Amino acid sequence: MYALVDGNNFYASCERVFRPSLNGCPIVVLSNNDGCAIARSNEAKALGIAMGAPWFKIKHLVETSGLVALSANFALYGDLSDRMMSLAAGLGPAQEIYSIDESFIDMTGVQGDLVARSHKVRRRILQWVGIPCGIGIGRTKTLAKLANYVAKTAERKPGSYPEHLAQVCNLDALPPAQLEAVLAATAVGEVWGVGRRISAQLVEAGVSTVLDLTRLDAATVRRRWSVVLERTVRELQGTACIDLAHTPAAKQEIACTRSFGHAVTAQADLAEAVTEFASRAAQKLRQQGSQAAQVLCFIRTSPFRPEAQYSRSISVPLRRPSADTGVIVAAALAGLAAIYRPGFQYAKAGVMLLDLQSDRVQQGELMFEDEATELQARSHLMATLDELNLRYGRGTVVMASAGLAGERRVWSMKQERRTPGYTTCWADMPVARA
DNA sequence: TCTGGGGTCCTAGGACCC
DNA sequence: TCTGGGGTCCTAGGACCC
Repeated sequence: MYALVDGNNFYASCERVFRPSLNGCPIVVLSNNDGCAIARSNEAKALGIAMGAPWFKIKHLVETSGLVALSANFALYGDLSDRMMSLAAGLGPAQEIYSIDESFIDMTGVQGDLVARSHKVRRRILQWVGIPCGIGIGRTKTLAKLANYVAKTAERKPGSYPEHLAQVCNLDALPPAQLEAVLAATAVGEVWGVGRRISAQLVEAGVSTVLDLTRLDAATVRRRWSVVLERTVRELQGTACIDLAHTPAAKQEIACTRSFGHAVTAQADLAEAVTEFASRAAQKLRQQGSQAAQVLCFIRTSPFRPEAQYSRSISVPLRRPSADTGVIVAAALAGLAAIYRPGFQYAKAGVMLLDLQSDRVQQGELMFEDEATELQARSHLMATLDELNLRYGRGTVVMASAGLAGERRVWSMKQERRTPGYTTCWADMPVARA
């Protein structure tokens, strides 16, 4: 038995924790560069704001409907997420943190009333962290996801599902007739693993509800669609095909990419951005104990703009797998020099690290002694770099090609509505007054 | 003026091997 | 009339997730 605990409208709820005056207000949280809406409170959803709606298209709602828009504050969300996760873990013996706002809990062997236990944990998260969440329970991860959807929807849209399924829903505890009614009332596109494309194909084939999908023959689904969808169908039928991931797997690729606050044309400015992205990526790489054998660098103009378009990427193989910021930045800059063309309005760039492997595995090679010594020294240098940036804050020690701190960089991100780092920055600590 | 960032898995097809 | 059989590795592209 699995439970899925999922924070409601997570980013929007995080913003409300320290600004209770936002309760009841329509809120959206904006992506980097204040580009588009990536989280919406229920009130904002009710205004008809779609996920991913461009900010300039919904801006007018500030005047007409009291919409509040905030720049994404990922330091805050990450910290509140950690707190929520540690409480959610109390539901059962094992937890998989699936995303910033969701975790699966293995409830195998948990005695007693699972629904009552879930309500208790839910109340605790609400009281101790301030985040409302929904909890879904089912025999497989896909069913737990579905139950979670029912729990949230029953709360948000009264009348959509039986009232007692709001907030916490255990599909496994429903009498067969009630379960069928719930499955029949849910669109097939709400199933975990069924996206827009497959959903359209299923509806076309007359499979429009979750009940219809559950009743399909798994082998037929495999033949007509894919092994991926077959797994989904089997999971809906109660056969677990997707295990709980007990330990987070090391990433196979690490990326750092950003859209710019303003269009960039000069190679020097792109080089600053690419240096920063490569440095961040290298740091993430060291954090998970990996080395990269290839560095990919890309630049592109904005597909939304009418000007001439240009988009290119290049993959630069490294002499030997490395996690050295200097080596990775140099490769990324060499890549940039190879693909850069003047005369374009660049909107985005990025660095990806590929062919990752553990840093504890070293390919043996013949090497001069001073070269080996140098590699050793560089590795210590990287450890020191990470330590300094951890202790004194990100960006304390950087590669010089990233540009000088304090100078306004033309490419830096736009974040005009950012809330304080209430729980992650001493200077931003909230003050309570009597 | 203005449209995010970071991932995973699966399949098909080509190149190549014996 | 009519060109084997069996396999691996790599890449691009599609689909999905939050």
